Amino acid sequence: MAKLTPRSENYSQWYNELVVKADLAEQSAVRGCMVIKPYGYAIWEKMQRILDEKFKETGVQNAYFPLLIPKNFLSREAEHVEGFAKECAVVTHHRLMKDPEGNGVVVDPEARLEEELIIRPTSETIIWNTYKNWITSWRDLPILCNQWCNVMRWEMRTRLFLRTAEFLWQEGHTAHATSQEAQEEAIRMVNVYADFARNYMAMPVVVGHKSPNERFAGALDTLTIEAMMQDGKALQAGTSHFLGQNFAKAFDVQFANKEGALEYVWATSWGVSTRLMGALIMCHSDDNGLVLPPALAPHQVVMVPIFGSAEQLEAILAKMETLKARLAAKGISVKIDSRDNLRPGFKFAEWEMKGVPVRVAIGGRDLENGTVEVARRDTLTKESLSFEGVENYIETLLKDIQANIYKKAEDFRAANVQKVDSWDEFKEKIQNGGFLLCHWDGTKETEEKIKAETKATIRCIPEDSFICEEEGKCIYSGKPSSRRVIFAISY
RNA sequence: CGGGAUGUAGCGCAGUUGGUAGCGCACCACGUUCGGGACGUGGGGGUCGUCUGUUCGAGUCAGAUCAUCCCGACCA
Repeated sequence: MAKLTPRSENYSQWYNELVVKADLAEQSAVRGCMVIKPYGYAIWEKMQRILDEKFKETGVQNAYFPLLIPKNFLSREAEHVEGFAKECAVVTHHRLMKDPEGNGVVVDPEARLEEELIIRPTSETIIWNTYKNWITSWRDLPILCNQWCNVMRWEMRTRLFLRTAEFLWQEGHTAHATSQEAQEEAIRMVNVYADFARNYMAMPVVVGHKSPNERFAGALDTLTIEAMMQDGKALQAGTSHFLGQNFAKAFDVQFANKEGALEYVWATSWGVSTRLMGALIMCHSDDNGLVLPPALAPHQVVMVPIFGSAEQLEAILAKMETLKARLAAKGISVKIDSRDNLRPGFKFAEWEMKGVPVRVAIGGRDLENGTVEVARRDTLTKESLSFEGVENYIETLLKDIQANIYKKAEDFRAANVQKVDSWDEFKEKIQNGGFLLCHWDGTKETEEKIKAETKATIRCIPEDSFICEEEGKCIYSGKPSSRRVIFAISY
């Protein structure tokens, strides 16, 4: 891999190369779609498992809704259709036939659908059409469903994990009797995401509200977790929307309240996608490849034997199996790389590329001395330790690494957040990346003009960090403002 | 859809004024190696994106077409 620092001009190229070389994913033959390889999928599965558990702790249940959505469903909610219409894949026929002219198969013109079906770009519409049948009384509420699925958005330009035409995600859709309850749900879930990002992905995020311009199509409020990548750009890593009664009205979902009066249901939706994989890569990787947080690494420890003869290998593998069992007892996952056609140096480099947090090497010297070599991926340092009891050391080391890469990312972010109060300064500094905390007059017009001139958008109005409530003047219009918001150039 | 580039072995590339296709990596076999991306010897693999034309002859020239990538517009 070309030696490229994360902040170099070729960051994009570096990223693509890393995704492929770390064996996470590759471009598929289908336009804009990606193949997630087993190693990449193992990380995604781990993310899924952890998130799923957290959802269930809040009372959410999993369900599944159809891939195809009748076209008219999408047009029920005006803003929603506006937001997604331009990027939908449409199913128009249900049959193929042999080409009469002999060129393989063609679409059978007789099999045209009366109403076209849309491949879901998101499932609000089909789900609310279904919820209509589930809800009649206040006793039916709340409904808290989540689905793990794929969705498709016909993006003009795609990037592995960050923006692909098809992506995997979870989408939660909840129905509530009151506005307040729905808003609390949206807040609860964005905090689940923030907790996951911080404590598992080791990625610092800011929780905040989206400005009206950046809101989800059809939402009254969108909460977001925003992360900073190593090139200083912002990445929206997850969102949670308060949908008000928009979808209930569009799909006529009413319930009888305790007084017997009919009311429209209040809704939320929330989701995170395989984009989290992109965030994970861009947040921690270095010139030697991926750096995985121990909490998400498919193998937390990889063991590499260094051997000359088959007998020596056997002796080393026996020791490794012993250590593996001791680590497994602590819930630590271990991979023993016993391939005999590759040299140790090659394996070291390969596992570093794949981001395995801890590497253990045992060779002839170690057999004699009763030692092992332990190397950590985040700092690329290694040391020789006594074999006996090393499992305790490794257990602690994994926790250290988890904490250390979080701190590293947090320090990086801290170094790239600043308050800016003049427009000239803003224009200059925004090009270097990072978050700029600025006053904004709260209008759509100002936000759009800033975007047009600098490509920067309001990433969020921060709610749990970088809160800065103070009087000031809008950076662009000079009008009064009571708090700062975060501007950045984003993915 | 605008602007730029590229299609030759699994991957990365070379191929001169047109003469019948090569290099590195990877792969297979054997041997020597093995504490930071090993080396030797031998071997397998290509209708040069597609179509049409020019020519005795096209990877090379011309036209068309398809595809991919990068920079924008769109977006999680």
